[in-house]
Order: sequence, then structure tokens, then C-alpha cells
Amino acid sequence: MGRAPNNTKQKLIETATELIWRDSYNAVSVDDICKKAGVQKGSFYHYFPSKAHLALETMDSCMRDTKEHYDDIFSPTRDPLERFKLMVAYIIEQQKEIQKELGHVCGCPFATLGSELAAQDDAIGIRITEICAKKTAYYQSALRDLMASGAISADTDLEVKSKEIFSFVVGQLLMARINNDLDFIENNLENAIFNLIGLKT
Amino acid sequence: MGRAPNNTKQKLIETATELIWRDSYNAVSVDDICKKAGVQKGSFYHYFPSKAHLALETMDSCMRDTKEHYDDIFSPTRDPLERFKLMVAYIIEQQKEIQKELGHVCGCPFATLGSELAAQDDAIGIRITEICAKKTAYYQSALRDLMASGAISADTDLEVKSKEIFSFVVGQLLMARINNDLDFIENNLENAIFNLIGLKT
DNA sequence: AGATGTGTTGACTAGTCGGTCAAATTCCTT
DNA sequence: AAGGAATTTGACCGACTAGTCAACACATCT
Repeated sequence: MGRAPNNTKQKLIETATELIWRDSYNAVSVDDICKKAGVQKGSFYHYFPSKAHLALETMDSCMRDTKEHYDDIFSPTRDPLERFKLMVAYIIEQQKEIQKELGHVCGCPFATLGSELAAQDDAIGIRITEICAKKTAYYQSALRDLMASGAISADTDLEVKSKEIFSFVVGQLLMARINNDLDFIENNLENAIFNLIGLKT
Repeated sequence: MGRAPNNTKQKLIETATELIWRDSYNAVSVDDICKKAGVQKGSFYHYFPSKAHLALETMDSCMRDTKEHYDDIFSPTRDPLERFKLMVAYIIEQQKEIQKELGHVCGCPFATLGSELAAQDDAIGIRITEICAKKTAYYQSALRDLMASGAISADTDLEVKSKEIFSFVVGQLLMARINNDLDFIENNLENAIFNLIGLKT
């Protein structure tokens, strides 16, 4: 059945993720990605019909990674508040790792890409909206469990509340990227989320 | 003393603000800006030593505009809570206007530019950090007045609280840009900020 | 061994990028 | 009217852009 597949495609996705996450979609060229991945341009277009398609695949790859971690972190076997604590810890750990590796605080890869391409590429905008929906679903389920145990008011609008938490996290990550500084997130994100959740007394 | 200045520079700044705000810095070329402004490229480089310098000047121009409005909105003569209400109203009005004019929800111009260029251009990152400091100063002063009147707890950390509100606004604007939808902001931003402020009882 | 289909190569477009420059134009001052 | 400075012009530059393609390499199947 012909030649066996190498890890060329995966290498391209990983390299592109790093470069685009650190800089931006339009600041990174296909040549840059190929050069850093040690792959010829022809191979690139063997796997991806266009640069935009690669961007979509980097997002899917990121989301698969996130899902793997979040399925554990937001496991219904955990205490709902612990889920948020673990999420914050995961975010901080990931940001520190990326900062060390890429030399800059990078924030949320979806938000950065989405902000840049929102008005430029509809397909990417739609995909990011889907990803946001998935992420807020984790929050919503944790909040629902909190409500069931009476920890938050029974008339809380869970959809609204989960979107608020999501916006807040995205905003703090964006500021961390701009300021190239994780201190505020480290000192504040967990408390601020707990505050936002609105626990009873 | 030679020829009198025209409005060429101003026209370039206004055109660039629109194009960069809607799309992104790297997605818009100097040629695009010149063409839309009806200016020759040579004139562009007569007024700006580089594209990056133009970006800095668009930010300064935006910030001057913001200051003019915020000096009124956050006037110490107003009730502190009204200041936040007016700010939210101003943000929504501005976003609606830009959406109508440019055909897309555009979010915060500083955050969009900052997110894109954070790791690419230090000068712009620093300028945006300065702008954030100015904006949070408005919040902090309003919060201080609230504290003085006993509306919020006396041990609130005002610097932290103002940064939280700022991150939150930035995050919601970013999501609005990505989703190309202002509904959530319209229905939620004001309440969410009041919630974040943490008024007593 | 030879056919078959996957994976790789790198030179090649055609157009765009940010930026330059010498010459021409315009207006103010003297 | 003449000089001089600010402004405008548009052709031009080399580097880079996303994307193409025909030839080639190679593992697996018959």
C-alpha cells in the first residue's frame, strides 16, 4: 500500500503551533514553519491545502490536548471547587512552561489566533466559537454540581456565569501576554474565579 | 516657512486605525492604507519612519480620544457607580458604531494590537502597558470613592480589584470580537462589573 | 522483479511586502 | 518676483509571500 507515513505532518503542526502561538498567524510564514520543522515546502502542501488549513489543524491539535487534561480535571468524581483550583494550576503550569520554552508569555492560543483572524477568516472564527462552547461546558457542569450541593444560589444563571468565568480567564491571559508577566495570574486568578462564582457566605 | 501642512497625516492615522482595528496589523499593508487614504506611498514615509511608528501613533490617537471621554465619564463629580454605568454604555455605543461602520465587532483596539504584537515589537507592548495603567487608574479612583463612602469593604485591594475589572472588560470585548456578537456584553457587562466590584449586602 | 501509490524534493511562479529616492509641486517669506 | 522649505509624486528596489509542479525516492504489494 505504498510508503509508510512519517511524522512529518505532526512535526509541521507542532512547529506551527509554537511559532503562531508566540508571534501571530500573519507574522509567521509557511517558509518559517518549514525551515524550523526541517521540511520542504512541497511536503507542506502535500499535507495541507493551505496555510489556513494548517492553522485549523493546530487548533484541533491544541483542543485535543486540552480535552485530555480537562476531562481529568473536571471529572465529576472531584469536588467542584477543586476542579477550578486544578484548572488554574494547570493554566499557570502550562503558561510557565511555554514562557520558558518560547521566551515569552503566550496566553491562550485560541484567543490570540481568534482575535487576529476574527474578521479575516470565518472558518477559524467559527471553530474558535465551538471551542469556547466546549470549555464553558466544563465550567457549567462544575457550577451545576455546586448548585446541587447548595454552595451557590439556586437562581444563578449557569450559562451566563460560566461565560463570565471564561471571559475573565481569557482576559487575564491576554493581559499576561501583553505585559509578558504571569505574576498577576499567579496571585489572583484562583481567588478572582472563586469570587466570581459567588459562593454563599 | 514653507508649505502649510495638510490633513494627510491625520487621514493616514484614521484610515490605519480602521483597517488595523478591523483586520490586524500584519494583515494590513502600507499599500492598503495608502490606497484607502488616497495618499501616495512617498507621503506615507514622509510622515512615518516605518509602519510600526504609524501603529504607535494610531494608538496615541485612540488613547487621546478615550481620555477625552473617560475624563468626563469618570469625573469625581459623578456618583462612582454611575461612572461604571456610563463607561459600559460608552463601550457598547462605540462597539455598535464600529460594527456598523466596519462590518464586524472589533473589540478593544489596544488589546487586539497588543495580543498580536506582544512578542514581536517591544515598543508597542510597552505602550499598551502604559495605556492599561491609565485606564485602571480611572477604575481605581472610582473604587476609592466607593470605599470612602463605605459601599465596599475597607480592606479591598483597590489595585487588584481595578485590574480584575479591566481584565474582565478586555476578555468580554475579545469574546465579542471572536463571536462577532455584542449581545452578551449588552446583557451582562454592567451587572458583571457590579458583581465584581463587590458592593456590601 | 516489477508495478503501485505514498512521501519528498527544490526550483519555479506571479504577485506583494516594507521601504527608498530624486524630482516635481506648492505655498510662505523676503 | 525670487528663494527656500514643506509636501507630494510614482517609479523603483530587493526580499519575501503563498502556492505549484514535475521529477524522484522508497516501502509494500502482487
